Amino acid sequence: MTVIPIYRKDSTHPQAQICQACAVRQFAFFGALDDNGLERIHQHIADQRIEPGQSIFSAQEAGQAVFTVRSGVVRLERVSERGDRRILRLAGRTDLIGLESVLSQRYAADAVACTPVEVCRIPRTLVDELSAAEPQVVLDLMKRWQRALDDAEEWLAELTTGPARRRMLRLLLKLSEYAQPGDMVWLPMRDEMGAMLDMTVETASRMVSALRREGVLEPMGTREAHLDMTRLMQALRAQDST
Amino acid sequence: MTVIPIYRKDSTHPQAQICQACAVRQFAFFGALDDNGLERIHQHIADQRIEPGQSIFSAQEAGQAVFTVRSGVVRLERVSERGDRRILRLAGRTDLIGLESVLSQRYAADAVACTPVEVCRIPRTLVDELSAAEPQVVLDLMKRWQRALDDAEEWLAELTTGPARRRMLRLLLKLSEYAQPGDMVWLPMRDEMGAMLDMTVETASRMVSALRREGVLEPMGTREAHLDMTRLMQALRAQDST
DNA sequence: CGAAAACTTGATTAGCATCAAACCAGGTGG
DNA sequence: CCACCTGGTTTGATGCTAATCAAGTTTTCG
Repeated sequence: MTVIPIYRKDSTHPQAQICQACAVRQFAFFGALDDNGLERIHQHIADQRIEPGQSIFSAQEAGQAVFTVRSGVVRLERVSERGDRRILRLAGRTDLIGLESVLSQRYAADAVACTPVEVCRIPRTLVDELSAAEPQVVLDLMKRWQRALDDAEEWLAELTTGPARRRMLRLLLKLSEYAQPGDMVWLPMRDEMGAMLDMTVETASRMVSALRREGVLEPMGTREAHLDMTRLMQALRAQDST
Repeated sequence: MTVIPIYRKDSTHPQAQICQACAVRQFAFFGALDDNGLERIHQHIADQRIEPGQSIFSAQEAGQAVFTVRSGVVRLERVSERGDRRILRLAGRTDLIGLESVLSQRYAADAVACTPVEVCRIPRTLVDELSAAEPQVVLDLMKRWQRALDDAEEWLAELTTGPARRRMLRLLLKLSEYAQPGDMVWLPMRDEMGAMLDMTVETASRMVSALRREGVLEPMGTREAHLDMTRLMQALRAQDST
C-alpha cells in the first residue's frame, strides 16, 4: 500500500487520483516514473472505456497516442491484400499498444476491443518529453517493442500451424493468460476464432463443441468459459505426440 | 561521393576503410553517425562471411551483439512446441537482426544464412555507449524494432492464409524485395518454402513447377530464378478475385 | 563414378471448406 | 407477456485441397 502525500489528497484534477491509484501502474508504462514525474503528466492522460466491438485506433490513421490497457482484451488485426480480416495478436492488462505513434508513424493495424476495455490514452508529445527527461522511459519502450515482436512471432509459430484442433487448444492456452479473477476466460465469437486461427466459423464451432463434450471447456454465460487446465494440457500433449 | 579526409587515408586499422566505404552505411545502423563517430567505433566491429546453412546466432543464446546484414538473405526461425521448424521472416541488405541483445535478452529466434551472407557484428556494449552519446541511435533502434514488427505482422497476414498457390505467389513477391542486381531472386529449397508457408515439400514443389510452366518463374542455375513480375502480379490478381 | 540429397510426379486419403438447414438467446414491438 | 426477428451458433452432407505414401529423376559433391 502506497501512502498518498497529504498535499495531493485533494488535488483538483480528477486524473491525479486515478493515475496514483492505478492498479497497473507498477507494470505499465509509467512504472519508471516517481510520484513527481507522475504529478507532471497526469493532466495529459485520459482514461477511456471502450465497449466490445469498438475501435481504439485504426490502421493507416496518423498515430497521435499510445494506449495502456488497464483491463479487458484488445485484438490487433489487419485486412490482408485479399480483403479478409486477420487477427495478429492480442493485448491485455499492462500491455502498451500503438507504439508506432511514438515514431510519428501511422498505426500499422486496427485495435478493437474484444471485451469491455479500459485504456489510458498517452499523447505522443508527452512520450517525447518524458523520453528526453527520463532515460528509463526509452528503455521501457524498447522492451515493449521487443515484447510485441516476441508475441507476434510466438503467434506465428504456435497458432498458424498444425491441425485445427491443435490450433484451438493453443488458443485456449493463450486466452488463459488473459484470465479474469475467478478462472473465467474470455471466449471469442466463432468468427473471431476463425480470424485468429485461419479457419471457418463452422470448423471453430465444431472444435469448441468437441472440447466442451470432452470437458476441457465449460461455457459460463455468454462470451465466457471455465477451462480445465489439466485436461487442456493433456489434450495438447496427446495432440502433439501423434 | 564523400571526400575521405587525408588523415584517415592510411589508417592502420583495416576495418577503418571497410566501414568508411561500406555500401550499406547510409541505410544501416551507423547512418546516424558522422565520420568522427565512425572513427571511434570501427575497431570494435567485425565483418563476417557466412555460408548458406550456417547459423549467425541461435535462440536462447545470451545475446552479445546485433548484426547488420550487408548482403545475402537471412532467415529467422523458431522451433515450435510441437517440434517443427517455422520460418518467421527474412532479413536482407541493410536489415539489423538480433535487436533483443541490446536489452541483454536471449535471442528469440535462430538466424540462419540462406545465401552467402556478409554481416557486421556490433557488440551490445558498443550500442550502449553510442546510445548514451548519440540520441539519434536510440531513435534508429526504435524504428528498426517497429520495422521488424511490421514485417512479422505482414508475414502473418499475407503468407499464412489462403490456398497454397496464393501463398507461393506472395512468397515470390516478397523474395523479389531481396533481388540481386540483374533481376535474379534467391529461390529457396522446397523444404524452406514449406517452413515459410506451412506446406509440405511436395506441395511446394508442385506449386513451383506449375508456376514455371506458366512462365511466372524461370530457374537460372541452382538456387536462383528470374521472375516475370507482370505475370506474377497477374496471377495474384486472378487468385485473389476468385 | 557412385552415393546422398534435393526435386518431381503420381495415387490415395484425411481434413477442412463449403453449402445448407436448423437451433437458440436476447431484444423489440405489438 | 408473448410472438417474432436477428445475429450468433450448431450440426449434417458433400466436395476440394493439400497431406501422405510411394516411386522415380536430377543434381551435387566427395
